[in-house]
Amino acid sequence: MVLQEESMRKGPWTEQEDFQLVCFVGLFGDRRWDFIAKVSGLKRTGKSCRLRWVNYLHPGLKRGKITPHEERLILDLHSKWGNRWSRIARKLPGRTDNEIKNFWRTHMRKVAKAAGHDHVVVSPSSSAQIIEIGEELIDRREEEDGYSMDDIWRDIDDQSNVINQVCDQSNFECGPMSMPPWDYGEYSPWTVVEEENKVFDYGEAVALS
DNA sequence: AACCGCCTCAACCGCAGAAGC
DNA sequence: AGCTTCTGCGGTTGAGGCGGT
Repeated sequence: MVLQEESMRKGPWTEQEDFQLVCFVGLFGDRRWDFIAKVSGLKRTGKSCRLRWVNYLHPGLKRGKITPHEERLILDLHSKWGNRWSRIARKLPGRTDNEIKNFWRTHMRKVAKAAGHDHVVVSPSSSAQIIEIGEELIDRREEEDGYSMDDIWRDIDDQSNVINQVCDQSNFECGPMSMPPWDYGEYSPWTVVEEENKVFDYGEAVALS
């Protein structure tokens, strides 16, 4: 709908919007983004909601700088797979494709500068593309095995549980799988989700779809 | 203190493939 | 089978922060 498109909000998300999105993802899961966009009352597209969730609000996300170990992994995987950021991201639990993409751009700019090739266009190397063809078999196997985003997030959650336990024991102030950076005190979106689950009329919301 | 350039990162866009009807 | 809608991916952009001069 053109009229709907025109009334859609763009630009940075507010805390209120984040809060709403987290609540509704808690209720309906992180799948039906157009539906969530509609029932939540957010003037955002489903696409925008998904992006916000995946890149910023998902509790399994790791925040902070890319570690040297992650950096090595990214360089290694990029040499194998080229610019397949989502695939690379799967090998780095808690990191998003966007984050890795951004890191790579920064990294390549630094490298180009150091080599005195400011004009170099950042693109997958040809060797990476050749290797990529060989990797297609592995690709297909992974696809046949049905390694979905759910599985990926499950992996992340599993790892985050282990890491958080270690962090708790080490008395770290903030675990690697921290919540989004804003502070709601005791009444976080996640506690609201729990509350909402008790009282929300699911049938009513479904009827809206 | 003001300006400038660089860096980072959140968010948008277009496209392709999947799913649903 | 073909059309429409939804989802996910990769590329790109722009705002804001930060350090240097």
